[in-house]
Amino acid sequence: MSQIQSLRGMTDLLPDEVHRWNAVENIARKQFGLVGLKEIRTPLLEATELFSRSIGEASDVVGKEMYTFFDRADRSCTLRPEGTASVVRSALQHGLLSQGPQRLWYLGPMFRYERPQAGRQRQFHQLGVEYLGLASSRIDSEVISIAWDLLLSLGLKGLVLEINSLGKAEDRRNYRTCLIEWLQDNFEHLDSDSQKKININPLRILDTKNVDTQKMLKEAPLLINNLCNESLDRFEKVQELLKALEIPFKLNPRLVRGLDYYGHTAFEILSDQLGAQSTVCGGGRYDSLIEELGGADTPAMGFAIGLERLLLILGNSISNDISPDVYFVNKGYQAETNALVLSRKLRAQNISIELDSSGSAFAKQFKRADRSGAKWALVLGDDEVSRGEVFIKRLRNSHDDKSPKQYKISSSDIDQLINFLKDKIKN
RNA sequence: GCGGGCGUCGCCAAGUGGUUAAGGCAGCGGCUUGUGGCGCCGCUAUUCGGGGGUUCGAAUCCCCUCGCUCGCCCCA
Repeated sequence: MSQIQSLRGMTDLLPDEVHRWNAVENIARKQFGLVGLKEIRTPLLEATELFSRSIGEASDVVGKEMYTFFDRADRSCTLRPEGTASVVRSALQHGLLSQGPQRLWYLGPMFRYERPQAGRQRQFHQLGVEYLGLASSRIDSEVISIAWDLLLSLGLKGLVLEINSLGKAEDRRNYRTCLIEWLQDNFEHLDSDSQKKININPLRILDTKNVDTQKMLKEAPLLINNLCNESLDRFEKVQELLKALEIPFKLNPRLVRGLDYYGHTAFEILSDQLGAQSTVCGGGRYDSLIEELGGADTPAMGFAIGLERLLLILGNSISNDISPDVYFVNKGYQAETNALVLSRKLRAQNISIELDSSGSAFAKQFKRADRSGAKWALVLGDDEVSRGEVFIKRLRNSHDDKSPKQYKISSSDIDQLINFLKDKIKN
């Protein structure tokens, strides 16, 4: 087939689904408005170094999944694989943090070069929240509650919130040494993938999907037993607050987030309806990232929701009604001109109109009017023009509706027509 | 990067070596020179993702290739 197609993993959002996306975005905007978050938009393309420094060279995202290329000036550029690094970069670049803590949200496409599968595309969309400059454990629970409440307000059910604490950098270093030791003692029982990861990224072995490895890992030392008292206290406090908020959660001592910048609270929200890619939302605290990117030592916490996965769970349970208020049936030389002019006047009054421009038989136009979902049809033909009228017909009547089915209004009295339609559309 | 499944009209599909490639939905036209949601009639793939091969003959068999899909790795 020589027909040009979209690139692998880059999907079109066709008109029939875009309205579902809009519905989600509208609800998210409203929810975030309630919390007083401010939206930020950053470029899709960034200097490669931003991601290699923030996400971590050893991570798969940087190691093998980035869309990286050289521009005409030989600068290494990368299509953003996630949003946090860009938001932090932007905040630092524009001195946002010197104006106090920032509570931000963003929405947009991200890019990762992977084999597409259910709930995973190469261009995908994330909705994220970042709290910059706020250290309290109350922030951890607030951020988690924002994610949780957004998903609830979208009507999602069967979600599970899992949390863990990754502690301080020092806790992780101690644990790493102790884990590597244990893994090496049990080397021959590990699957080959896990064997390879021992020295590169041993913590990641913890959330392997290999069943046998999972079983034996039950004996492995746990990160939580290697946390210092301060880290432990902090984690306890977060749990207390989640209980106060009545948000159910599950402790998952093997939850390790994939990006290097996370510490202390880490969380994921999972759905049982997603197949292999069950994480809808992931986030956590990243107190060292801002400093690593050249800012002052500043605490931060955030999360990202995968919109494709979200829409997958939502199915058709959400949508915006995209039907026009009125479908304009019109036929005949003068009538077609008048209909065009009249449509424009009505649209200026915020009445949405789909104007039929096919010139086909009235029967056909009514068929289309019916399918458009409009509740009212405006009809203009030679007869109406000669009588100086506009014919209005109600479509899709319910059985118990006894109000008249059709009306005639003088075409010279635009105001009457406008008021009539506005009144009808409201109901 | 590695495995499994699949690829026939815009969509859903029948067809597994033999004359003109079912059917449904959608679209267009008509029955009804001007009134929808139902019904009926007609039209819409020289071609089966692409390329090569086997054969008198291929959508059907073989090879290569491209794409989709599910899973692994990893993540949202």
